[in-house]
Amino acid sequence: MKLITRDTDYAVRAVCFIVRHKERVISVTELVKKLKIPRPFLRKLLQALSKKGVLGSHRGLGGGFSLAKPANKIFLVDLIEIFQGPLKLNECFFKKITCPNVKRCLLRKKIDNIERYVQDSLKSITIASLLK
Amino acid sequence: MKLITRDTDYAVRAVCFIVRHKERVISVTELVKKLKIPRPFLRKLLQALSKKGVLGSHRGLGGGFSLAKPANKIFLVDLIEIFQGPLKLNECFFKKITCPNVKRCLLRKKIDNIERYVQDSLKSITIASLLK
DNA sequence: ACAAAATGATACTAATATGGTATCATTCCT
DNA sequence: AGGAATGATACCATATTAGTATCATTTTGT
Repeated sequence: MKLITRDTDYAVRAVCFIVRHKERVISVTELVKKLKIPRPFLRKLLQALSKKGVLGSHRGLGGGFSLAKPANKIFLVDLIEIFQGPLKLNECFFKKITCPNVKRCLLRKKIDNIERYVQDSLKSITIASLLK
Repeated sequence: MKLITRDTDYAVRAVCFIVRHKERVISVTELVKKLKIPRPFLRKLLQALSKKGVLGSHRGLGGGFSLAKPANKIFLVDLIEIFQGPLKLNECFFKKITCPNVKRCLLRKKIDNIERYVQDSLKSITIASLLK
């Protein structure tokens, strides 16, 4: 049970690199060299980030990616949700049959509390805060 | 990213049922009827629980499973670890190459804090507390 | 003793999620 | 015009999760 998958981890690294050079446009080629991430995979990640408005993209010779918004406006939870879907620690496995057990719902409630905490924590982490 | 997988969820339900009838020995047949969990799958789960000392087993006609320890001594985290392995939210994806980035370690530190909280929370939840 | 009812052990299969590739189209700069 | 870049999309490989199947062993009732 991983909070952060490889996609997200790579994406964080890539975005951080781009933030540290935000005056330039960064090509996949450069990122591959610096981060040692498989090129086609990294491309997929960057495309997703650009589609979701985290990065801007520039085609053609000399093109690449650049920040689309300030680093303190990009939250870790954004990247997690792009690559891993909505943050849900919890999910009732008995949606179909009416869940007859009090205990189950107690479990749910407790997990929900944990989930809330994790969500709040992740929402407070910005890319900027990972760079200091 | 699920905190609790289906195995664990089923196992919690089964153990709860057994706790609520702890004066008797409960057979898989009865549990299947009550919980609507596929029989061979449930059997696998119960065997694991008995191997790990959460349940005791009784073979032969009239046999089944029973509690091996009091419900307030069985922790949710125990069941999670039986079915999902050690609770680790975090894992550095760059163990091989020396991780050169301060940011990565900052990320790690933050995730570690969240992990600690989740672990502590789960350690405090007993099966007994799910029954009240 | 023996048959039925239960678990023990273990190997296998199916479905889904994750991690990664490949390819062709499109755009932009020189 | 042509090369260097991203856009879009479909595909493949591996691992994890969920579930099945089967035979051996033990216990109990008759």
